[in-house]
This record gives sequence, structure tokens and C-alpha cells, in this order.
Amino acid sequence: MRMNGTGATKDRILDTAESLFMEHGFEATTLRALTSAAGVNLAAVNYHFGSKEELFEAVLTRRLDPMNQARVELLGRFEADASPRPLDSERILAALLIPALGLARDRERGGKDFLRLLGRAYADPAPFIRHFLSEQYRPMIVRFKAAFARALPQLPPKELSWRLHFIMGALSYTLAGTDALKLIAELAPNESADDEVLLRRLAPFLLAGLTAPLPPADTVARRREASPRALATVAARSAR
Amino acid sequence: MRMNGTGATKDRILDTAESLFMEHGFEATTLRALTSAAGVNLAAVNYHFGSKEELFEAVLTRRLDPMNQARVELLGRFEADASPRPLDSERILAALLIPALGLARDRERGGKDFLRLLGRAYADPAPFIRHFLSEQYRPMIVRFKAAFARALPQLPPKELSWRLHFIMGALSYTLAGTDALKLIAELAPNESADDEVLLRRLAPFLLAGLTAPLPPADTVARRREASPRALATVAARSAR
DNA sequence: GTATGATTCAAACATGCGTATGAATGGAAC
DNA sequence: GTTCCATTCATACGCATGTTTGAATCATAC
Repeated sequence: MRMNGTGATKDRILDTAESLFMEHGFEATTLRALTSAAGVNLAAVNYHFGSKEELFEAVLTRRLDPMNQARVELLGRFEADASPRPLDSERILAALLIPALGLARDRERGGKDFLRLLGRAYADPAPFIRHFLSEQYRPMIVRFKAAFARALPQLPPKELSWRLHFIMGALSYTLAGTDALKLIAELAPNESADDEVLLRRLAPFLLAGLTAPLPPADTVARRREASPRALATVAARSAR
Repeated sequence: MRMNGTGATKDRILDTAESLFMEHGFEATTLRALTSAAGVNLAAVNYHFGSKEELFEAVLTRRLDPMNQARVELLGRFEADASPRPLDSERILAALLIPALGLARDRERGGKDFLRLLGRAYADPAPFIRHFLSEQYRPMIVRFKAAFARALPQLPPKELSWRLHFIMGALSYTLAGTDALKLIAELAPNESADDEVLLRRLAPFLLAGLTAPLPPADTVARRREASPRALATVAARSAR
């Protein structure tokens, strides 16, 4: 055993890795830059974590595991409160977003960095990252999908899967954001309240998408519903 | 001048790069793997493109530029058709999605690869990539934002910016997809019709989010509107 | 047919990477 | 105060990377 001054080497590595992986990505972050920024020896990463990949997984697990657990717990609590009536999709969505919001807000250091890192990990093509994330998320996703299915019985399961996919996309992209914001617009200088405001704006957007009317039934649109038909119509018309 | 057999070396490099960058990302794709897969000499990349980064930009420009141009042109055509009435947001959204759909469908080879590559480039932290994409997209985004602002005059500009951000997020995440699909659910074996089906499911989702009711006005929700209030309420209640 | 200039090629360059090693270090246990 | 063992450290290993070089190759123009 050992009891160092304040922060154990291991934690210092995790914190620095979280920040650097977020900023530069996994591949572009070198162990030399990482250990030098953390003020530890180069060999410390391999000593404490085994390899760079295992370090990355440790960085993710440290926060992802509690966050997804909190999501499931919150969902259970909401369901108990609403019992015996089924929980409405608005609160299910809330159970999905609130722990992410809490992570962004509560931990003064690193929390927001982590969410950006997570958003980027989502899009990373490295097989070990994709596999790891998939394993980490599966139980949570299965649980929420079942809850949404109860709340939206008229929505076909396949459609629900797609919309959950879109939701996770908008969420992770948004959390990964920062520079991307500049791409869309000049969002004024009030980036202060950011994350809370962000999720309060994201929630209605996602809820509306989740409960949107169904798309046209078949490959060629037969029905004459108002809203979702036009895209197909217009697409056909624009064929040159 | 030179006229090689069939495909000039330059094009062969571009095609292979598109596929490999998509599959492994920018950093993890080595010039040796790339040139060997393309059947060209290792030095050919530096000879024709100058550097790996410039090759990446060339890969992106080759398709991104025409796609965004097509988006703007299509928007203009729709606006002319609708004149003098302002174009509804549904068709504006269609002008945004259809060229992406066309790219995924028309070019038998590479089109879909490119969209996945693009979705991944969105999330890549490399500064030169972010800067490049931002420059490539700005004119198109500005144009569409103005069109949406006309179609949705009741929506505050800042709110519109956010929702455009969410839209681009769901879109790029969806286009980058494939493996991510497995994460959400077992989408059955009919991945056949994929891309067209995908966008026809995505469009109603995005349209509903875009036209969703406004979130609560202030930091603390004052009004008693039905739908978007609950998240804030519930969040406060769940504070432990 | 020879000169020209663009392209291809094999080989090397310098550098940086993740990882491994073996000696130093220092607090805890006896 | 000596033993012990987890940790730290400087250093080196082996290798792969992006890039450069200078000669070989080829179609074209004269």
C-alpha cells in the first residue's frame, strides 16, 4: 500500500487523460504529452493501467457507469411515482437527460470535459471504443426502450428504435459541441448558463421528434397525410 | 500532361482514401496502407496532394462542395416555386436532406462511404478538420437559417440556431451510423432499403423538433405551459 | 530519334510512438 | 534498523509513421 500526498498518480492520470482525450481525440493524444501534463513519469500509465487503450476505457467507465446507473434509477423512481399509471414519455426523456445534466453541472472540474469526450467517443471508428461503448450502454438502452414502448404504444417498435437513435445522435453531438456551435450560428456571448440551458432547449426538441406523426407507410407514399408526405413528393419532383 | 490507362493515380488515391478514412478515421489511416490498397506508390500521395492533411481536405471537398451547392440551389428552386408565398419549413428541410440522400443513392461506389466519413469528420477534434468543415458549411448554413427564420417567424433566432444545431447533430450522427445502430436496437435484418428509409424516418422527426413549442421562458419556469415545463419541474424535484 | 517534363519508383530519413526494463526510492511492518 | 514491496524514474527498444530524395520511366513534342 501507499499513501501519496494529495492526489494519487492514478487519479492525476485519469483527470489529465479525460481532458486531453477530449481535446485531441484518442489517437492524437500521446502518452508523453499526457504524462508530462499530469506531472507523472511516462511509464506510470502502463504501470497503473496496462496500456493506452485500457486507460481510455478506465476514463470512460469512471463516469459513464455511474451516469447510466443514475439514469436507470431515476427512471425507476419516476415509474414508481406514476404507478399504477404508465410513465409519460416526457419524464422518461427527463430521466435520460437529467443525469447528463447533473454530470455537466455538479463536478466543477472535468464533468463537462467528460461529456464532450463521450460525444466524440460515440463517433470514433476505433473498434475497441465502439465495442466498449456498446457494451456499456446496452442495458440502459434496453431499459429505456421498454419504457418508451409502454408510453407510446401506437409507435411501432422499429420506428421507436430509429427515434431513439436520432435522440442519442442529437444528444451526443450536442454534448460534444463547443466548436460546432460556431458552425451553426453566432450564439451571442452568453455561453455562461450553457449546459443547463442547452438541455432545456434540447428536451422539447427531442420530445416533439419522439412523438411526431408516423412517416408514410410504404416505399411509395400512398396515403395523403399532410406533414410527412411532402418530402417524398418533393424528392420525386426534384429528380432531374 | 499524361494520360494513364483508365483511372488516374490521383482518382484512385481519392477513392481509396475516402473508403479508408471512413473505416478507420484520419489518424488511424496510414499512407502505407492507403497507397498499397490503391495500388500506387507510397510517394504518390505527397506528390499529388502535398500531404496527408491536404489529401483529406481534397477527399472532403470533392463531394461536400457539390452537395452543399445542390442544397442551396434546391432551396432556391423551392422558394421560386412557392413565390410569392414564403416557403414552408418542411420543404426547407427537404432541400437540406434530399442532396444528402441523392449522394447516398446515386453514386454506386463511394457515396455512402462518404456520408459516413463526413459524419465522422464532424466529430473529429483535429483543428484543421474543424476549421475546414466550418468554412465549407458556413454559406450553406447561413442561407438555410435565413430561410427557416422566414418560415418560422415566431421562433426566436437563438432558438432557431439551437434547433439547427440539433438537426445537424442528429443528421450527421445518423449518417455516420452503421455500428451505432446495433447499439440502439436490433433493427431487424432488412437493412436493405437503408438510406432512403432512414431519411424518410428522420425527416418527420426533425420537422417535429423544429416546430416544437417553445421551452419555458426564463431560468426558472414561470409559465404553466403543458409540455416543456415538466423537465425543469422534475429536475428540481429530483435534486437530492 | 532525341529532348523534355511530368510521373513513378525503391529506398532512405528523421522522428515520434507505445511499451519494456532494471535500478532507485521511500513508507510500512516487524 | 532492516526487510519488503509498491511505486517512481531514466532510459532504451523495436517499430511505424509522414515525408524526402534522386534515379528510372514513360508519353509527348519537336
